[in-house]
Parts: sequence; structure tokens; C-alpha cells
Amino acid sequence: MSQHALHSVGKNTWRSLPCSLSELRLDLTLGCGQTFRWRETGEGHWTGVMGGRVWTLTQNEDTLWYHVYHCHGNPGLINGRKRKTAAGLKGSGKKSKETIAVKEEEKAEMLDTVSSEEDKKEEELLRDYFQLHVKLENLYEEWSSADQHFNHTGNIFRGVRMLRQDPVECLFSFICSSNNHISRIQGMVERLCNTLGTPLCKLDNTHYHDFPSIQTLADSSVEARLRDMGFGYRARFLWRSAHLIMSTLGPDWLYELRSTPYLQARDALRTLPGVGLKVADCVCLMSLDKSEAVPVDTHVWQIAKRDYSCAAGIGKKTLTDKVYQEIGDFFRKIWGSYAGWAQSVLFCADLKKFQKLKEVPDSKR
DNA sequence: TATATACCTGG
DNA sequence: CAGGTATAT
Repeated sequence: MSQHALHSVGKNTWRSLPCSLSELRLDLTLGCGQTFRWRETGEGHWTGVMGGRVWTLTQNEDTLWYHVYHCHGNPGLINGRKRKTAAGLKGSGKKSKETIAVKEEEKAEMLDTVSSEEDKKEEELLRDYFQLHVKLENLYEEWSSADQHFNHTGNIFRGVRMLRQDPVECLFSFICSSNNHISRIQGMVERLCNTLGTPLCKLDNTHYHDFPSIQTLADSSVEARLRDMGFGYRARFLWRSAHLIMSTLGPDWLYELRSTPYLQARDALRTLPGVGLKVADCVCLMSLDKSEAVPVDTHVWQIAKRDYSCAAGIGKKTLTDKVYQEIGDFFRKIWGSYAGWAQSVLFCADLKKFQKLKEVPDSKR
């Protein structure tokens, strides 16, 4: 029997949020390369780590379903206090027969209170992670009326949504992404977590770990260990960035960039080794609330030239800082303050693994 | 300000 | 060559 939760089997352990497929498509949103931590563990079931817990998510037409694992030894925290598990409470309630009735009632109540607090917190964590307060359908409408090409692609690729990721995970994952492809980045991030992250729980022989802390990444042994794990020259970038943050910038520095204006935050990130314009924009867009940040890689550059006849950098071999900025400005002019979100839709639509979605269904031929 | 080149590793 | 960055010219 599968330890990964299946919605068809254990419905009572699942909670839900109303959410349509045009507001969120899990397969596209979790598989388009903005995060490297989610795997499809069952048909339409996505399992990953978020907010220090292990989750499985699935959805149907109008509902997002989620299951949170509360594994033994890692019960999660409530206001810094350990969650009281049903198992723990039962264990302490075996003293005398007479008191059992009362005690059980008290405990049931306590468990209720505790778990409803916990439920609320988990729901909030999920809403925050998927930024559900942002009405994606409305944005698609705006982008579509401003842009014919988006109108076409957006109709096929609905529900591609920016995540609000943890800045530490986002930064160090994207330092791994330079001159690299998704499948290898996924493997690297997985090894990073498995070796240096706090273990959370084990499901069907898969161990889930939290993303390592900056403190852990700043340890002097890290560069060599990562090199041994096949990180190549990125091992040094990771360690040096972590070390710079711990020794000079301070552990809160990254989080404070959430309330710093976009260009200022991007420049700040670029002072870290291994962080250029592209990586800085990814971190800005995907974890620092900068919806206008447009990460321009060679792929997005192609899209600008091919689908928008964008003249920026035409005839140039490499993406200079100047051309990079021009392409971002070009898209911001079309799409406005959520340009980064729009860019991710087109980026997603261009990925090889999603090309099959572009095939017209037989019924429409 | 703008190219060229090296950098790790694996598909 | 791949969803770049740092360095030297």
C-alpha cells in the first residue's frame, strides 16, 4: 500500500480549497522550472516540501486538494511549540480507568483546538505559496487584450501561476541553474537537500528533507562536498554566497529584499557570487514579490525575436546587459506590472515536455 | 560598453 | 550544447 497519500483512497485525510483549473494548473505550475522540488508521485498527485512540511497536492475542475504529512519525530511547529499528535495524546492517557472518560474528552477537545489552529496555518501556507489572492484569470484577460500572441498561447496554457517561494531555496537553487538544464538542476537540488537538509519524513522509500539553511551552506566543508556530488564550479558559488550572507550581509538580508524596490533588490542580489542578471531576476520574481521582473534567458530571447519581432540584440551573439534590459523593458511595456507572470506562461508553453498540449483534440478538428 | 573564453557535468 | 557568470581584452 502506498504511503504517499492518494485522494481516491483516504479522503478523510485531505483538505480542500476552491480553485479552478484556469486559476491553477499543478502540472504546469510545478513542472515549468520555477521550482525543482515537486514530483508527480501518482497520477495527478504532486508531492514536495513547502514551509518545512511534506505535502501531496491534487486537483479537479474546481477544487485544489491537499494532504500534509505529520511524520513521527517531525510533528511540525505551532508558534514554536510542538504539535500534539493523536498518538502522543493517547499514549499519555492510559493511567486509570475512572479518569479515562474525562481525560479522553479533554484530549479530544485539545486535539481539536490544536489541529484546527494547525489546519488554518496550513491552509494559509498553501494560499501564500500559490499566491491565490492574485486572480490569474483577470491577468490573462489583460495580457490577452494587449497582446494577440499571448491570447493564442494563454488559451492553451491556462493556470500557469508564479509561486511565492522561500528566498533561500530560490536563490541557491537558481545559482545551480546557470548554464544548465532542468533535469540536472532537479538532481542537484535533490542531492543538496538530501545531504544537507533536515530530514522530514520517509514515504515509500523516498526520504524528504527540508532545504538546507544558509548557515549550513556556509560551512567550510560545503564546497568540497558539493564538488564531490557533481555540482562542478557552482559548488564554489553556492558556498561563497552562503558565506557572504552569513559573515557580512546577515541572515535576514534576503528576506528584507521583499520590501525593497525591484531594481534595488536585483542589484543587491548581483553582489553575490554566481548571481548575474538572470538568476537575480528569477529570485526577484519567484521569491521576492517582484512581479515585474522578467528573467531573460536564451529561450526568452528567442521568443522575443520569433513571436514578437523584438529588435533588441538582433544580430548579436550573446546577451549583453544592455540587450537583457531592453528585452525586459519590451515585455513590461506590453504586459505591465505583472510581466514576469506573463513571461512564465510563454516560457512554459515553449518547453519540450509540454508540446503535446498544443495538439488540437480530435473533437475540435 | 561589447565580445570571447573558461568553467563542471551529462544527455 | 544546455534556462549563465566572471574575467580578461
